[in-house]
Amino acid sequence: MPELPDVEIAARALRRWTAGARIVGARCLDGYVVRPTSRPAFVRALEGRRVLKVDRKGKWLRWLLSGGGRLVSHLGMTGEWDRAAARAPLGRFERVRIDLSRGTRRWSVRYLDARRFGRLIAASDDPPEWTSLGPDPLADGVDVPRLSSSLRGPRSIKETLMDQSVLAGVGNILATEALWVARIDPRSPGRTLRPGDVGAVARALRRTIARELGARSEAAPAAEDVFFVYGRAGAPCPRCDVRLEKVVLGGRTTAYCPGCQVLRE
DNA sequence: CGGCATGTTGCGCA
DNA sequence: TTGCGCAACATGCC
Repeated sequence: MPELPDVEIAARALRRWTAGARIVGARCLDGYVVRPTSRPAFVRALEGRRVLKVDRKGKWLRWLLSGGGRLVSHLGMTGEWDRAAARAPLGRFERVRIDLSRGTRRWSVRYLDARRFGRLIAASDDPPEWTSLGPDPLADGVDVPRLSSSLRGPRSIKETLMDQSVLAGVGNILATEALWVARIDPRSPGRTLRPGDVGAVARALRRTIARELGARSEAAPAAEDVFFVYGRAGAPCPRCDVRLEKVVLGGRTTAYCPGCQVLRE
């Protein structure tokens, strides 16, 4: 599920589900996904606090709690938040449950995660996972001069875009799609990009994020139909009909079109 | 059964 | 010392 657009959708839902609420109980069903790993300590850091706001940077979510507390969450590959009735039966893959109240209303918000690559960090300060993130392309925009300075090395443009300290939230799908939109071969070393290329990448990222966000916010979660090239190696390029190829970059499968994505060298 | 998966970290080696 | 590639993490699904 989770790249920037998915996490943005999760943030919007969490805002609705937690606005003005107090955490009246918390339950950790799996110490593996939480920090501190001691379940009682994790629960104690949350209970009794009010949820002041939920924000997002890249693929990370942050609940700001009264008293300076924080719950910082990453969805990994398969994490998700949902809302449930108070005392709902345990969900499949449920790892953490947070019981909320506002006035006489009671309900729960649950963290579910099959694969358990996600993390929930309860802390009194922003953890390094949060502070080390670069700017968020949706919230902060893409700063072309800053991005250019991150592209001075031999590392491929695609690996650079996926570096969370360069741009927070760009994952394998976004990087793959945006480079196709920008007509740039993902293998191109960053330092070979022309001045205009970086601007094209910035615009392509914005368009791709907006497009995926639009596809998800409507109730139809047919997210896969939205991709131009991700997961489509072997199929014809939707722009020029040349057969899409795949290559592994930074350990991740990357689809691209050898016909219309220019390789800079 | 084998292969692949939207993410991150950490280790071994050059 | 730095940087890179790759395995590992744990599980579901096709």
